[in-house]
Amino acid sequence: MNPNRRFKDEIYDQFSRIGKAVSSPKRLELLEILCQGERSVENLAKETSLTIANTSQHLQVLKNSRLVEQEKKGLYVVYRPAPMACDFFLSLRRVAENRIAEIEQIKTRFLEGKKEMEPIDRVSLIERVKNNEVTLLDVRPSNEFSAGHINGAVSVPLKELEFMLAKLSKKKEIVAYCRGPYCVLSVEAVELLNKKGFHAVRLEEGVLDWHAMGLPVASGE
Amino acid sequence: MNPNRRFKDEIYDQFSRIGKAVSSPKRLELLEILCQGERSVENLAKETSLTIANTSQHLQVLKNSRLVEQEKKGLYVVYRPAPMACDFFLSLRRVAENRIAEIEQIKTRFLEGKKEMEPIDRVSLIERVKNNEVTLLDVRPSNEFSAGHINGAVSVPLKELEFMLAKLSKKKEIVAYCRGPYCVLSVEAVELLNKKGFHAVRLEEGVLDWHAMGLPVASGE
DNA sequence: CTATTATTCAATTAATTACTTGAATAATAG
DNA sequence: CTATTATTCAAGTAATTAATTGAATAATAG
Repeated sequence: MNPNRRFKDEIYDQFSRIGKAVSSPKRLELLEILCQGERSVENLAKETSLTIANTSQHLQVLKNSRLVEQEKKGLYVVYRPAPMACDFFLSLRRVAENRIAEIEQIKTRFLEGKKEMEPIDRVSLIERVKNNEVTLLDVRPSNEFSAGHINGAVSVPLKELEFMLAKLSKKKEIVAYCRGPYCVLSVEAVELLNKKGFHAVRLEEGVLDWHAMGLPVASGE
Repeated sequence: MNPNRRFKDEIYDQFSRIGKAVSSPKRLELLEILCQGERSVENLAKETSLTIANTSQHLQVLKNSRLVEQEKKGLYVVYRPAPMACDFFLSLRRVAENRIAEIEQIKTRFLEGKKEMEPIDRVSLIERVKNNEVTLLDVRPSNEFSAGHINGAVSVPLKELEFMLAKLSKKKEIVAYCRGPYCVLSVEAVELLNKKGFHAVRLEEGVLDWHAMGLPVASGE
C-alpha cells in the first residue's frame, strides 16, 4: 500500500479510539458521571444500572482510549476522567443538543406536567444567592459536592433531603441543581420540596456546564 | 422500567449517535476533509481510497448523526459539514493528540528522515508573510483555497506545483501548508521544492487549526 | 492462614457494523 | 426518447461489539 495511505489509515485509526469510546450510550453516561468526581466500579455500576462485570469492561474501553484513568485504592479501584476528557464530553454533548432535535423532544416529554422545571435566569441567580435571597441546593451525593460545586451552594444530597426539610425556610425561594440537564436528582428534589409546601425551582445546568460558561465554582468542604 | 432510567437511556442513546458517527476511522477522515470545504461523493471516495458505495454509506451515517449536510447540485450530491461539526472534530482531534501517545509516534516515524518538516514559528510567520519575506503556498486543490485560506497565502495546488516552479523565487523562503498535521500534500510539496533547489519548509497547521487559534483567515478568489 | 469483598478475566451468545457486489434511481446531454 | 453519469439501495458475508455468566485475582480483615 501507498505509504501516504498507510500513514493516514494509522492516524485515523488512532483518532477513532476516542470515537469508539464514546459510541456507546453507557460509556457516555459513565464518562459524564465521572466528570462529577471519581468513583468506584461498584458505585458506577449502580448508577448506570449495569452489572459490575459489564461496567468494568466499559471502563476498560474508556481507559484504553485514554479518556479515563484508574487508581487502586485499597480494595477499590477508583476511576476518574483524564485531562481534557470532560471538555471533550461537553463538546460532544453540545453538538448533540444543537443538532439532534430528538434530544429536546425527549427532555420536554419527560418534564411535561412537572411544574417549576423551566430554565431559570443564571445571571440573576448569582446575585440572588449572594444577597441571600435564595437557597441554592446541591442535591448530588456529598463527595461530588466536595469535588466541585457552584459558589454559594449548600450540599443536601437527595437521599437526605427528606430529613433536612425542617432546616429549610418556606419563605425563601429554593433553587436545586445536580449533574446537569439530564440528571434527575434535582427534578425529584424540586417535586418533593413543592409537595411539602416549599417554593422550589430547578436549575438545569450542573457544575460542569456552570464551569464551562466561565461562572464561579468552588470545591472542598 | 423506571421512568428515570428510561429517560437516561433515551438521552444517552441520542448522544451516542454522535459518538457512533466518529467511531470509524474512515468517517473521521471524511469529516476532516469536508471541514476544508464541500465535496461530491466521488471526490471523497477518491480521497479516502474507498469505493463509491461505501463512501456513500459512510456519508449517510454522518448525515444521520447530523454532523454533515447534503445538497443535490445537478448530477452531483454535495456534502458539507453541519454547523459545529468542525469544532467538534477539532475537539476530538485535540484530545486524541494529547492523550494518545501513538499518534505522535506514527507522525514522527512517517516524517523521519524528511528534512524541513519541523514545526515552524507561527507568530513570526505572520509578520514575515506581511513583509513579503516568505512565500506562503496553499497546496490544496483550488476550491479548498477558495473556501478559506490563511491570510496572504497563494494558491498553488500540489498537482500544478511542478508547472509553476518557474514563477517561484529561489531566494525567498517558501512555506507550504495544506489541510493540517495529517495531510501529506505539503510534505510532498516541500520535498519537490527542495529537490528543485528551493528553500521550502512545511507549516504543520491547516486553515482549521489556524482559525481555531484565532489567527486570520480569508476566503474567496 | 482463611474468609470476604471488589474487580477483572475468559468464554459464549446475540446484535451490530464495515465492506462488497450488483441492481435501481435520478439528473442531464444528445 | 436513449445513453451516460453520479449516487443510493439491497442483500450477503466477515468482523466487531455488548452483555451475560462463572471463575480467577487481589487486597484486606479476622
